Amino acid sequence: MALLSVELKINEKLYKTNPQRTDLGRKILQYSILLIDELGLERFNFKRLAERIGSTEASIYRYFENKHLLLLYLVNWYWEWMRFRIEIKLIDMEVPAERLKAVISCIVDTAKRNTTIAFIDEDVLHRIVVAEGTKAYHNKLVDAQNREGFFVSYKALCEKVAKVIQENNPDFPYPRSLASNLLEMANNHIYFAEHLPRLTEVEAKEDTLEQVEELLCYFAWRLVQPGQPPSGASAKSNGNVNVHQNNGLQHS
Amino acid sequence: MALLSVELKINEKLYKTNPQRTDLGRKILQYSILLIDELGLERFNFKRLAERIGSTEASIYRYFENKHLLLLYLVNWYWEWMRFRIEIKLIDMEVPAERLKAVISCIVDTAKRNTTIAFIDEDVLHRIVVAEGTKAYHNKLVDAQNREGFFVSYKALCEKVAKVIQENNPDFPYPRSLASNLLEMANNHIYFAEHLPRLTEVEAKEDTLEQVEELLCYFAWRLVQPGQPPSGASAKSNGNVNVHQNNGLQHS
DNA sequence: ATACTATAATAGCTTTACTATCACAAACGC
DNA sequence: GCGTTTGTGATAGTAAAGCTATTATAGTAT
Repeated sequence: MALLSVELKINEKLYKTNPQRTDLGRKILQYSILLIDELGLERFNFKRLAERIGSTEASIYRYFENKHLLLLYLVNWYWEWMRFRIEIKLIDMEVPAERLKAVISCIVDTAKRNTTIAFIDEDVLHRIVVAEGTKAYHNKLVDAQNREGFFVSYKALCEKVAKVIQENNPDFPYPRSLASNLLEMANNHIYFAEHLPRLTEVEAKEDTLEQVEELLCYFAWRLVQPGQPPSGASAKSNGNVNVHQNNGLQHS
Repeated sequence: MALLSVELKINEKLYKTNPQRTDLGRKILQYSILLIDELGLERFNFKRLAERIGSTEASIYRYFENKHLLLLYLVNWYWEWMRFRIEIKLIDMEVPAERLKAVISCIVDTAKRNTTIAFIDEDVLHRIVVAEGTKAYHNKLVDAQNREGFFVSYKALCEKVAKVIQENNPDFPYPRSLASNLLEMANNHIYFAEHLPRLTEVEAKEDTLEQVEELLCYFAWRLVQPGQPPSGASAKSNGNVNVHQNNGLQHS
């Protein structure tokens, strides 16, 4: 795929000036990705970004109100990009199982550098999404931001995945839940493998992404498979466990 | 269960002075929970907390180095508490399926107020863990903090859950991944149901927690069930999708 | 030639995060 | 009892982060 000039549509309320349209704007996107990856979101700020770019704090504030909206912009870009890649990959695929497999492959390897949107380093952006992505919606402003439409891309992406899940089994009761879970799991297990390896079987090696892909496939197939209604699922819960017993855990 | 005086063991490096041992310390725990819930982690700070308690910023800094370590302390307390509740509930339960069901029930309803550790409001703490929990390990210091043992409680919890999973199917290839996923899913879907409902089938009603419990049970049973090796899972991926096609998505 | 746009340069203000110092009272060691 | 440690409050101050305002200027569009 040769140098492709894509401008993904991002919610206009996320920025004050469209950063994809000017030199400085594109530099902001490009270098904010590198700097957030380097410093982490908390130490990252517009002053440092300005220094790195060779511009000024005030100039950057003309594009984004604050660093959280900039993060949200980047994450939205990522979601839109993944959705775009999924749509393209699914064209002319008809076997539901293959389509689901293809979706999972996109979810995981949107990481792998495979296009050239000049100013976005997708590998690094992926690392940011893995490490900081959840902060995009874990804050007190979610509801207000949701009303502004800042999460439509994520919801659309989730819905797309959910639909492919339903193609595989129209009776599956949790298509959206599984969809969002696959999206979250992908990020979590990449992060765990690297930083908290005891939380996952995925190992941090060259083939981490392939392992995650296998993990997601395994989960998805097992869950989506028609048959076995959740009969065993109603094992009677024992509400009368004796909670007064001392089992040796520390307490004083 | 009558007024039970439990002191959960929390990693000593998380605090400068043990907050469970003094009046001010317990007030810090009690009111930080309320304030973080009220303001969110970003707006929360030690100055406001001091005002609320009727103490001073400097005094609070004598207990915790900064608000992130305080959060980590609270989250650790939650993890320890959940593990304690699981251990107790599992005593005298022997049927693997019932044990797994019991574990899931603990994962979800550690929320429900059911004990009286005087100064910890578990309902509110649960909301914090749901809303801010992932921030405990999503930062540039994870690796250093992990070396200090700040996540042993979470890893132990995960391992406990993984063991119960393995009791149900010793051949299940992803016990830890499923365990951490169940823990994360519980929080995510409670959060989604309330703030981003299109990402889940769980609805925000009085019985949200029961719905989440059902969801987790459904996932767990389906996955843990012996049999069907992931045969269909290897549906050959189509690496040669024609990515040049224009499918109508916006680009310029 | 004029008006508009994007940016740089500079300054300043408020809040957050954190440290330091001193003083005082209760509890504790002997 | 006296001295010491421990917990707290009071006050002050510094550095960084977060954000706004003002002015000047170069390039572009009309």
